[in-house]
Amino acid sequence: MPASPAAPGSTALGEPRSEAGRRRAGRPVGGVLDKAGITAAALTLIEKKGYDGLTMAALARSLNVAPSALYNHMESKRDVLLLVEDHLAALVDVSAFGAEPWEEAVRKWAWSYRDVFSRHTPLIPVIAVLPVTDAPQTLAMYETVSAGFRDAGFPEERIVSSIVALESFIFGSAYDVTAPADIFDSGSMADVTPSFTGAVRSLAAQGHERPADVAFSLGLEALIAGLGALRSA
Amino acid sequence: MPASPAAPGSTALGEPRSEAGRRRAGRPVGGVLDKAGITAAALTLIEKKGYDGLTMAALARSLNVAPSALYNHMESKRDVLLLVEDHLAALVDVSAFGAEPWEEAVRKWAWSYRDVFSRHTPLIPVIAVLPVTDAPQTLAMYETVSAGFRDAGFPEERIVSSIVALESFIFGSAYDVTAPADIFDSGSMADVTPSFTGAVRSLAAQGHERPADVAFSLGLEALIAGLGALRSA
DNA sequence: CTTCATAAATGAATGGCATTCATTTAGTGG
DNA sequence: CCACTAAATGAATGCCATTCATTTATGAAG
Repeated sequence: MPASPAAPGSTALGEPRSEAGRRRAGRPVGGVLDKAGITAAALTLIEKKGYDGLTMAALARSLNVAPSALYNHMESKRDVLLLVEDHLAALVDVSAFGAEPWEEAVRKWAWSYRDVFSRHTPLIPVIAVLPVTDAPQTLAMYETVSAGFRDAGFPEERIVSSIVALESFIFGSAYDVTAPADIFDSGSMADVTPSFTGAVRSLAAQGHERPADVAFSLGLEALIAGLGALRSA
Repeated sequence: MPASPAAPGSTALGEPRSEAGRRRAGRPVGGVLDKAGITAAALTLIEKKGYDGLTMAALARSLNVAPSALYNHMESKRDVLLLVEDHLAALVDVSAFGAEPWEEAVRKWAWSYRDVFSRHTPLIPVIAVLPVTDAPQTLAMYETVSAGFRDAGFPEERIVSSIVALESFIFGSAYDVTAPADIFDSGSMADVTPSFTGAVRSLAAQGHERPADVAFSLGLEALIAGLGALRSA
C-alpha cells in the first residue's frame, strides 16, 4: 500500500542468497541464525575488527544474511551485546569457590573477571545496568559467588553489597588496562603539578611491566581484607 | 571546483544568522563559540536532553550556529566531551586535603567524585583513557590529591597506584547509582539460584533508600583502611 | 496431494549521525 | 585601502540502526 517495494520476486533468486539462502530459507534447517550462531559470529567479528566493527550490517554479512534478517531474532543491537556479555560471563573463573579459602577464591575470581572484560570494555556500560534475568550465565556466576560468600560466614544482608563493591572495582579496573602508557604525562603542566608529576615518575622508575596490575592488586587486597572482616565465623 | 555549492552570498544573510550571526561573524567579538561557551552550551543540553540529546547538530543549534562551525574550534565530538569532563573535574571536592585527616579527606573526595560522575556516566569511558595533558582541571585535582597522599606519609611510588585503585572503584560505583532497582531480580531462575536470591531478598529487607550507597560505603571504607596501612608515618 | 499458516529472509526505504569541503564573510594589521 | 585570515555556511558523504511490505519455503492439516 505505501511506497513502492519495486520488482517483486524478480530479483528474489539473484546472487545474494546463492549459497546460504538455499540452506536457510523457510523453517528451522540447521539454525545458523539462532542465538548461539549469532553470538559466535559476533565474537569472531569483535576479535577481528573490534567493537567499532561490530555493526548489524557486518554481523549479518558474516552470517550470509541480510541485516534485516537479524531483527527476526533480536529486538535490537543491545540484544546482541547482551548475548556476548552472557557468553563472556561463563568464561569467568569461579572454580575456586568451595574449593579454596574465601580470600583466594575472591582473588582468582576478580583477576579472571577483570581480564575477561578488559578486552571487552564497551560492554561495561551495558552490564552495569543489565537486569540479571536476561543473562543466565551471569546469574549463574552470581549464584556461585554468593554461595561462596555465605559459606565463608558472611551475613546474608551484606553479601550483595560486597559483591557489588568488588564488581565496581573490577569494572573500573578493566578500563585501566586499556589506557595508554602515557596517560599520566602532565606535559607542559609538569612544573605546576610537582607532587603528581613526582609520584608518576616515581612509579615509572619502578619499571613495572603492567602498571594497571599494580593498582589492581593494591585495591583488590585492600577490599579482600576490608570485606573479609565482615565475616562472623 | 567540485560539486555545486549553490547560490553564493544570496542566502548568506538570511534568517539563520539573524541574531548571533551578526554578533559573531568575522573575528573574536565576544566569543560565544570559544571553549567556555561550548562547554556551557553542552552542559545545558546534557541537563535538558541527556547524553543522547548531545549531538553536534543540537549543540550548534543551541549556539545559533551551523554544525560545521563547531569544527573550526574542535577536532571532533570527543573534544566536546573532554571539555565537559574537565569542567566536571573542577566540581569534585578536594578541599579536605590539607585541612582534615587523610581518611576523611579521601572519604569526602571519593563521595563527591562519585556523585558528580554518576550523573555523567557516558563520560567514564572517555575519562578512563584520557591523557591528563588535555584536561587541566583534572590534572589540578590529581595534584591536590597527590599532595594529600604525600603529606599523609605515603611512599611516593605507591601514590599513583593508590589513586588509580580508588578511581577505578569510584567509576565502577558511578554506574551502580544509575542501575534500575530491579536489576538483581532473578525472575524465573529464582529457584535455581537460592543463595543469590536469598542474599538479594535479605538486602532488600533492610529497606535502604539507596542500595548503591551501601555498597559504595562498604568498599570505600575497605579501601581507605587497606590503603591507609601503606603509610609509613 | 493440495492447501494453508507461519517462521524466516529480503531489499528498499528512513531518519539520524559525525564529519568534510569549497566557498563566503567580515574584521584587523600593514 | 587592501590583503590576510579566522570563522561561519550549507550542501554533500558515508555510515549507522531500524522498519516494513513482500516473498519464500516448509511442515502440518485436511
